Amino acid sequence: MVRKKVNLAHITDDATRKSTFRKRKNGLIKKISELSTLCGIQACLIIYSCWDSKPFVWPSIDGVNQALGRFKSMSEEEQAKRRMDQEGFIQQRIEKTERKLMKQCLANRELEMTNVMFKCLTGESSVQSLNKMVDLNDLAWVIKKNLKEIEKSLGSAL
Amino acid sequence: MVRKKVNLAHITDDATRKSTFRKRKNGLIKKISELSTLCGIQACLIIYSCWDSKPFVWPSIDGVNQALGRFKSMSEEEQAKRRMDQEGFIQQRIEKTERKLMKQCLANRELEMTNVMFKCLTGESSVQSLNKMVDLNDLAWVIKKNLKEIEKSLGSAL
DNA sequence: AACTATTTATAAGA
DNA sequence: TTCTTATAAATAGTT
Repeated sequence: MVRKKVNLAHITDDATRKSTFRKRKNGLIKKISELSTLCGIQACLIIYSCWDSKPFVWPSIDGVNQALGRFKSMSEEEQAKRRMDQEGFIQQRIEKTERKLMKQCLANRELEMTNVMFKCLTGESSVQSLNKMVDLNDLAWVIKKNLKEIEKSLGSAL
Repeated sequence: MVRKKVNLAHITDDATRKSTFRKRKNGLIKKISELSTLCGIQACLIIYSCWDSKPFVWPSIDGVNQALGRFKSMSEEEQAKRRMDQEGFIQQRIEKTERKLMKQCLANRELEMTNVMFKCLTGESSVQSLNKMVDLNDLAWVIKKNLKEIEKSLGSAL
C-alpha cells in the first residue's frame, strides 16, 4: 500500500524500478488512449527501456492510419489556410516532419507485427505473444498485406 | 467535483472537451516525465490538437540530447550484443528508425524555439510565450547556437 | 501477480 | 479562464 508520497528521483533498487516501470507504463498507455478518444485528438508515444527488447509504440496501425487519413481528407482550402497562417514555412516544415514521424511510427509497428507473425507461423514464437501485441484488425491488415509471403512460408504445410 | 465515473467516448460538448483536454494533457505530461526520471528510461510524446497551433512535443531538447547521448556512450560491446540478439536486422532497423524519430523530435523542438525566440527579439511576440515553451537551459542552448543570427537581427539596437 | 491504503488526477461546480 | 473539492483512478509497498 502507498505509505508515503513518491520521491521524484531515480529509483536505485533494480526490482523496485522495474516494478514501478511496468505499472506506470500501463497507466501512461491507458491515459494517452483515453485522452485520444475523449478529446478526438491525435497523439504518438514511444517508450524505450532496457526491460523491453523493442521500443513500445502507441498507437496501433489503425490509429496511425486514421490520423494520416484525417489530414489527407482535409479540404484543399483548409490545408492552404492552415499552411499560410502565422509562421508560414516554419509551421509547414514542422507539420511535414510530424507527418513523417507518424509514418515512421506506422512503419515500425508493421515491422514489429510482421516479425512476430512470421515467428508464429514458423513456430518460433507463440500466438500469445502476437495477441499481446496487436488487436485483430491490425492482424488482418498485416496478413492481407503479406499474403504472398505467408503462403510461401507455409510451403509444404498447404 | 467528480460525480460519476467517466464515460469513455468522444465528448461532444466543445467547452467540456477543450477543458478536459487541457487538464488531461497536463496530467499526461506529468506522468511521462515522472516515468522517465523514476525509471531512467527514454520516451517521446507528441500531441496534436485543433486548440494548439503547434504539435506539443516532449521531451525538451535537453532531454532528447541526453537520451541520444546515453545511447552513443554505450560501450561498443553492449551495442554489438544488443544488435545481434534475437531479431537481428529487424531489431537493428527498428532501433535506427527510432533514433531518427528522436532526432526529429529534437529538430522540431529547435525549430519551434528558434521561431518564437526571433519573434520575441523583433517584438512580434511576448517573452511570456517563450517562457511557457522552454526552460532556461533549453533557451541558453538555442541562443548559443544562433548567436550570429541574433546579433544580425538586433542590428542597429546594438 | 494480487492486494489495499494512500496519493494523485480530475469532473463538475463556483 | 482559474480555483475548489468530491470522487474516481493510479499506484507504492507489501504479500
